[in-house]
Amino acid sequence: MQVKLPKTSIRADNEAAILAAAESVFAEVGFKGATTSEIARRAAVPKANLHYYFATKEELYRIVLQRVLTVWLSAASSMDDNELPEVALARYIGMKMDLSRTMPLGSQIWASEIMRGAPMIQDFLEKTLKEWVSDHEIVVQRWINEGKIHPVSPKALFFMIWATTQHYADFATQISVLNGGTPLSDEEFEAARLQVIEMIVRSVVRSPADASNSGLPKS
Amino acid sequence: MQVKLPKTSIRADNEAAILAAAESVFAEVGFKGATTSEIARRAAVPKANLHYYFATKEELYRIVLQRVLTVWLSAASSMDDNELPEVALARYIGMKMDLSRTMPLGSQIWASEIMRGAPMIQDFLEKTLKEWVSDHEIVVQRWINEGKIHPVSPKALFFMIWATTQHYADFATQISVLNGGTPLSDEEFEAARLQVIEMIVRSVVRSPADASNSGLPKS
DNA sequence: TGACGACTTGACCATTTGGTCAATTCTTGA
DNA sequence: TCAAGAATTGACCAAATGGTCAAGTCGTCA
Repeated sequence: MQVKLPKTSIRADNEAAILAAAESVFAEVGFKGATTSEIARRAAVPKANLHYYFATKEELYRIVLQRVLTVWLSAASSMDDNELPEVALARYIGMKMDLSRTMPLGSQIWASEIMRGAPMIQDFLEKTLKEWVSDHEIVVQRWINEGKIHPVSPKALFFMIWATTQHYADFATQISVLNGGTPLSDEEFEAARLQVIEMIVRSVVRSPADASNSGLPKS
Repeated sequence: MQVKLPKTSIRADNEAAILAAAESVFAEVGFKGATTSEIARRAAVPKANLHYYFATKEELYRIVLQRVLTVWLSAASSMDDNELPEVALARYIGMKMDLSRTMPLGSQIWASEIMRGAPMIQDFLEKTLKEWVSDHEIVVQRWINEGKIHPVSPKALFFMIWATTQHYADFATQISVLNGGTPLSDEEFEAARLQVIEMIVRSVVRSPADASNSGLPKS
């Protein structure tokens, strides 16, 4: 239950190495496809040692999943009310893009968990996520009522944001290929980030005066 | 090589049943996670019979993948030039939404193939997909030059379209939960389809006159 | 320094895996 | 009708799998 406190640094180090290895393997081949020996190999420990720290593959998976949810949730908390929609949306989308950049494996694990029917996070979906959605639907609805954004289905907007931002994590391989065989550089990613923000904001914000930065007045 | 001609209807029937079962299993647990016995079970044939029709799991996977690519490509061909961007985009996005509705498993298989590094479709990505992208980047660029749409990165636009439309296939479980526990009805999906088209079109199209259908003049 | 718990690991095990095979039962066309 | 090919399938196999265990080594604290 309690998994904090420095512990011996040996334990901490090994657990960290194993969890990192597990994250990458689960991200690549999903829960069923992952093997404890491959995880052990990548963590550079004997398989028996892995089972010393994590009794079963399922426990390991559960912990990896837990961490993903934790980080994601803390970032997703933003998108506050009483800000201009373009500001709140830009911040939220930007954060999600950052997550895709810094924690792509988490996004991938989430995706495969959903694709296999989310057997392990049913609770999370039905409580935390559902709650987040209803809370923020209200915010979006208020923006609509105040005439600040076009009347759109809040859920459809959330889906577009999630899908587009997570695409940069989940489909990194495909993006690499289309980028000439190399992953996006920091500059390229930053450009994509701005582009995504700009497009999504424009997709909902009501704007005679364009939402773009370089506001040259229309002809 | 040739996989047409009626063959005996026995062969055709069995192959179809096995391929359908394979599609659903691969979609759920990916290539590595799939087992031939589970596929055989869902196809209601003994495992030995499955191997009579498809020698190896890899061959079966390859064929399933092939069919996904074929269907997807034929639908993706649209988005012609010399149409208004809002028309061409709307048709393309609409088609992709329809694909997500009618062939969600294909989308999911594609996603897991990409996530594990696309070892089996490297060729397809580097030839066919890359070509499609460069061809259509030109179209988008022309729209930009003609002042019909905002200056956006064509690739970022494609990614947003792919991500958002495929989200309705890949994350159907999550969408179900947020929809109250039941999958989207035909009406709900149709509404989502229109919503997605509307948002994405608005995200790029330059429009003093709003792109929405119900053209009530702005106040 | 020594004892005790934390850590390590090779060998092992039952089960599952992808795949084979030979014996058998259909189907079908001449 | 009957022979030849097509289809079926239970039994089987070697390899890989998740997991165990006992015999050790190491770290640390009194």
